[in-house]
Amino acid sequence: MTSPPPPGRREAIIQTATVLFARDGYAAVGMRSIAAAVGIRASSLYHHFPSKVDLLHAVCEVATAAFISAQLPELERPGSPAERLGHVLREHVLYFHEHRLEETVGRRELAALQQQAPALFDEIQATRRGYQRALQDVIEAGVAAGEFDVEDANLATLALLGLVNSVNTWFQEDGPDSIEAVADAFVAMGVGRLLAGPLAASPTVPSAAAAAAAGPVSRSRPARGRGSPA
Amino acid sequence: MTSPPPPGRREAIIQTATVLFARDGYAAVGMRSIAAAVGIRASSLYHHFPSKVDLLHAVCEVATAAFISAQLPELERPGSPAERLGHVLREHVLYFHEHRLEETVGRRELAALQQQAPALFDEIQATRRGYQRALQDVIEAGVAAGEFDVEDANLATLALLGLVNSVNTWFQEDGPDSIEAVADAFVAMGVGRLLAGPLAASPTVPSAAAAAAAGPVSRSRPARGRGSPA
DNA sequence: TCGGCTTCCTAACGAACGTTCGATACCCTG
DNA sequence: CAGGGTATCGAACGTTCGTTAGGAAGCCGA
Repeated sequence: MTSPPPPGRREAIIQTATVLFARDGYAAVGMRSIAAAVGIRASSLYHHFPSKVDLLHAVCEVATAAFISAQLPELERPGSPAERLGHVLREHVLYFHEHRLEETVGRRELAALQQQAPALFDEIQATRRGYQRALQDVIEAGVAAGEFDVEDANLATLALLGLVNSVNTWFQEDGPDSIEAVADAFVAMGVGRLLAGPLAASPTVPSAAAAAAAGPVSRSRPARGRGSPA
Repeated sequence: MTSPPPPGRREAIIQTATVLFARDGYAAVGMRSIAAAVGIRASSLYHHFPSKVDLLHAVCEVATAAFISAQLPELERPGSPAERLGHVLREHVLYFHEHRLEETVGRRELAALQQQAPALFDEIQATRRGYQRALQDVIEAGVAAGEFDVEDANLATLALLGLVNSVNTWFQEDGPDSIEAVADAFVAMGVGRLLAGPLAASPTVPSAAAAAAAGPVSRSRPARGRGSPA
């Protein structure tokens, strides 16, 4: 009765669960719903994951690992701190948009994982902190190089992450701007202005941010409105 | 058996539900848990709210109304656009911290409300958009007055909201800075730098942001680390 | 004192929950 | 062709879910 051996059943389950968790929330999605969307029965899920919370962990772990392994190499590129930071933050925005379902789960349901499986949560949290730490290192390098004027590198890192992470809460595909244009604009605001303060004139913030700022951002004043955070 | 007439039963239920929803999520909290925390039985809840989703709506509505009625008057104060914007954003950060449980629910569970009761969701969403619109008006006034150098006021508004809203995701009471210091720092970064670009020298960004920037922000480099977003 | 209103109760409804069990069909190795 | 492993199934477990029904206790105005 089981005609095909599973090509990537485990991965298919994770992918399906990601979509459902992102849409309805972890607690509101039943094992039977996930199984039905995959095309099997609920009991069969337990041959791939020992429990529901382990499935959530797998979803979060895969999402985190994919993000980190995509982003960290971008920080190793050559260039000034401002160029490297601008580049990685631009990729950050684009990645968060492309994988917005995974990141929605990773954000909204990490609390559930923390309560129900603290060990699994800590492991994921440590990975994310590594990324934050790497960003802060680049900022501090930029300060040392005179490119940035930052009082508190840790606060500046958190501000930048707040900036780029917020895009997913309001961006809509059919809005006035492409995600690339938004990414460019946010990098220009974050790196070109927030980090390089009024003290730094244009020459000290070179190509990356400058090019982004000159990019195709909302040429004609957009038709009002992109959605709302609060 | 019911000794006291309820002094503010309805309000007590909303408050209790807020705490539980914020901690465990709407879907993971049962009516029996809420009732037990209030000190009554689950069926008694239905004399105050017709259903669970109406209770969620009440939580979100009260939280939204309180936030808006606290913040909008702050925008009516006298002063330059930069002063008014800096002040309201500072209060925004402080309010979000003080009422972080309500805002957690308002943020995390608004999606659940949207799916299960679109009409109630729209009503709340409209209120929040009014706040965003009011912020954008002040930014545009600042551009007209030459205080701000902003390409796209809508994008700048969203960037500022992303900035201030993100504080709640990592701030911890026992961290290196007080919430007031963080609010000052974020206002300085957001208004003093992000909006007032490299073109604007110090004189065009007057007292509010400047005073905030000079505020007591992390005098001795903080002992590394405040938590992690992603 | 009476009747109604409000508030809470106990009890129960059917449905859905996460999970376990034992059996069955397929596949690969010997 | 035998045998073990893998993946799935149907059925059922005890529990919890949101919600409803009907009744009892207190209050208040008539």
